[in-house]
Amino acid sequence: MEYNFREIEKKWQAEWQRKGVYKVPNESPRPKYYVLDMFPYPSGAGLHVGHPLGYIASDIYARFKRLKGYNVLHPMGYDAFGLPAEQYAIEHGIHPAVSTAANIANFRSQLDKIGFCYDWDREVNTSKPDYYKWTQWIFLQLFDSWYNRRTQKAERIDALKAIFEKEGNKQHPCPGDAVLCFSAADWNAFDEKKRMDVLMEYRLAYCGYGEVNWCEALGTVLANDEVVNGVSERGGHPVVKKKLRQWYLRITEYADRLLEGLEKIEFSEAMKEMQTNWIGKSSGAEIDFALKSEQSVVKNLRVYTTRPDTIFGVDFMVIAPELDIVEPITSAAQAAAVEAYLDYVKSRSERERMAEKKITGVFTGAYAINPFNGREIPVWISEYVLAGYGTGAIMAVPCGDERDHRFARHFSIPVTNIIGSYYNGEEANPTKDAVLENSGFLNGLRMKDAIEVVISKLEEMGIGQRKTNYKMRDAAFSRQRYWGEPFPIKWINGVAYPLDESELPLKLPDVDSYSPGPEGEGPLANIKEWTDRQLETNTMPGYAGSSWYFLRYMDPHNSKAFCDRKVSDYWGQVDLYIGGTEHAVGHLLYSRMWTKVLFDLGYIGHDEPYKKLVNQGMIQGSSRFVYRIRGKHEFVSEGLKNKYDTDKIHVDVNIVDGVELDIEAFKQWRNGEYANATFILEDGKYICGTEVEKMSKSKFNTVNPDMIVEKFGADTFRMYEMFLGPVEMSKPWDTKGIEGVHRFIKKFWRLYADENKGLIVTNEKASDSELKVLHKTIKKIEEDTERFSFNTAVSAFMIATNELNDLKCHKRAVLEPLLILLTPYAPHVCEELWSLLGHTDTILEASYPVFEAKYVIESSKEYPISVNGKLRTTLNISLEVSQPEVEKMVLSNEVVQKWLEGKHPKKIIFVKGKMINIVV
RNA sequence: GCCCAGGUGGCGAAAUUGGUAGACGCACCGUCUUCAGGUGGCGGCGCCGCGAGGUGUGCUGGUUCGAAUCCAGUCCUGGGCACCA
Repeated sequence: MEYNFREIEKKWQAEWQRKGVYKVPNESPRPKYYVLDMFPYPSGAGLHVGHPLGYIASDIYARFKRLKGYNVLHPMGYDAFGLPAEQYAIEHGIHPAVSTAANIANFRSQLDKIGFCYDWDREVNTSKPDYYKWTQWIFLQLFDSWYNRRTQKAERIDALKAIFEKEGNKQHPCPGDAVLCFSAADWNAFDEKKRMDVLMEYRLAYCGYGEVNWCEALGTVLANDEVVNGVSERGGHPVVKKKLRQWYLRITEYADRLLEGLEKIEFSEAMKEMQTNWIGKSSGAEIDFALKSEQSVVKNLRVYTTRPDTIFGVDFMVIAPELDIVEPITSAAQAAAVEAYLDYVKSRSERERMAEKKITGVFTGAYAINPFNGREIPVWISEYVLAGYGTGAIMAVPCGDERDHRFARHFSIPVTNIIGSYYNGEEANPTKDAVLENSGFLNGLRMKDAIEVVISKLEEMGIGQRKTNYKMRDAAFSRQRYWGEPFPIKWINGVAYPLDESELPLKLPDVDSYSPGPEGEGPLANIKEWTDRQLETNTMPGYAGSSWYFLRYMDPHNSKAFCDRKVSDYWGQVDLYIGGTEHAVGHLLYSRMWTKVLFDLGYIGHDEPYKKLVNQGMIQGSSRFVYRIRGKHEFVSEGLKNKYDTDKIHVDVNIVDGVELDIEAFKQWRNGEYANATFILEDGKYICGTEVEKMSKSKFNTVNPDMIVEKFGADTFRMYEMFLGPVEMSKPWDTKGIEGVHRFIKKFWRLYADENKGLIVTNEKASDSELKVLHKTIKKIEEDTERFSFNTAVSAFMIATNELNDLKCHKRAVLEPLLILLTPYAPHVCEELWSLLGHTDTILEASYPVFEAKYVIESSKEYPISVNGKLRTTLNISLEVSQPEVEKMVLSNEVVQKWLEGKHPKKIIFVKGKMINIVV
């Protein structure tokens, strides 16, 4: 009886499906556990061996929890809306729904081969109307809500209207337009349009004009997290700032709660920090400086600072060039210079601005007055001050701020020192510990203490107040694209009205052309029937559907609600979420916000979607290179390449064995492009160069899991991916080492079955040493699985197998529990052996108290004894073993004291049960 | 520049609380089974040394009976943020 993995895996995958063993009920007496993978975007490239890493880890954990008696929700689906499918449609004229469906079918067949325990009845697809109906519905809830800062939660727009009717907006300053202020009488006098415009400034999903990241090549707007180094994350196209009508999510209102929420969820410190930095909370003060300018139209300059304590060290002011007040404050003498500078700023792309941080700027001719000593402070403009943060203006304190210092140096502005010896005249010192000098009423105060003093004084004088700022901006929520959820919004006389719930889903219409519509509008603007209905022509961004999919899995077929409240109360939070770090400031922030809104509105009972997040590392590709002699059709082996002038060419890793090139395969590669190539070998072999890079088709370093599964089986593949190293770590794929894991499974199989004799498991009573192996392994596997140390768990299986092999143990009493233990890791082979052992239920249905086992033996052993770390002698000591590895030595004080000639031991240390050290 | 994580054999790595460093696997070497290849079995395998022995977790110090692990400094690698006042 051989280990025929191909047959076994096919058979059991079919059997599991036939029996529906992965179906999960929404009601159960068992405790619940929710294990979730970040669902994939079904790209045309299919899966490579890097993709399933997290899926395998979550699958092992889900199966493990199931074995331990939990009702485990472990679903999978597709994040199916998105740019690549649309780009493909533009290029090939194929409807995105068609190419997406094909990609999904391909993904599914690849996933199925690996033997995951997903409940496929719960599959979601964000591009299906019965799914995006609810994405649209949630959007309408966002549209119909505002954030009440007093109660710190989202509330209905109707409640806000009622407040306005009674008292205007005094109690609820407008988040969208800080200066908007009206009384009840004003409100009641507003016409319909004005009222709707005002409400728009409060809505959690709102439409407004704003500077957006416009990508010409993609013809759409991108969110901040989709722009990397001034180019688009997808495709690397240039991105410019543009003012456009856009939809936004008012995520900034949730900044504090998103920050506080981090404290009660298990994310890695790195992940929490990324989110914290992205939110970028800082506290300080806004200060109004009186302004002295020729035209004196603008009387005040409001700046934001985190360091009001340095106010006596202000040597100049800087305002962002984009600010409206630049023109009115500019003096006649400086007008030309200012205009030239504004032209220069406009000419610079976002990219250039980021790439070369030149010190530039120009004096406006205006002066601000320091309220405490009446000093006249020159006002400059410079691009290093951002219009979008704070007030777009700063007070510059060169002795305490590095950027201000460089600026002062560059333009020869004299520096006032307010921190004495803390400032060396060479570089700024941002300390808060210095005792202030040259600082009027603050002299002699420590800077950190002065902050409060200044703010109180400013407030008293009515020229400043405490202020908190965030780096995070509201999230751009519209895309000028076709392949996304249409907004359930219609425009009547320039006012956005929500569609009625009964009109959902608003289905995405078919189009003839996927090219953009007029004036930065999406393809939907080209459809007459659509524009006739006055429907919004933008669509939602990729992260809309993924912001709530974890809820839909709970109740995927519900046509009455996005998810029944009873069901979401049962499943609650995702207990374990596995995925990459790349979504740190996108999906993981948006989905947290949506969850909080749904919680505030009473649709769900928890306000954080994920209890614990594990970030799996990336599996990198290990690229192989051949060296072609320039101008010839001849290739030289790696060790000899320096003797020639060569070009380094990527070669398919799949035709290289380790580093040795399969020359015949190479000749046939790429339709025989190199059929006539000649080779300069070393020791009769062609050796390739290697490099670790990102796994990608263009680098020919992708390894297809189908191929690995075909050659070694899914069980080997699963275990090998885990064996590579810790789940969280990035590591290069190396097919070579898989042999070791494959050997292990074959060896494991041979404990149960012999090639000629068939099943060789006996019903004999297990010996002490055999039981010790078993129980040691149970403990180790349980601990390792629980702490996601899957690589050491695999090692523990190998050790157990080797030890049982040495003991020639073929006893059911040992092998049957071991089988259960291995099931999460290698389900197919375990299922087959389980059935060979005569079980009629599947191993997944079996309940087996394997983790409750205990075992006690007693024995005695010779132990080395050392005193103060120095080896002295050996002693025969009796020991007790209860539970594997927990070895208690019986070593009485009298014995030791006698042996130490009456001295009392300070401490007796047992070193891994193998040595005893006595400290005196 | 700032923040975070990490540096252990030829390679992937282990060491859960400070306790025999290198488990487990790959590669390699020897050996047995075999006509042969593959499979499988046995043994070896940090470095220096024939050996006894010495030495060893990026580097320099420190704490400790005892440090890969804790502390200070330093170098390197990976990741994140980057004019956020």
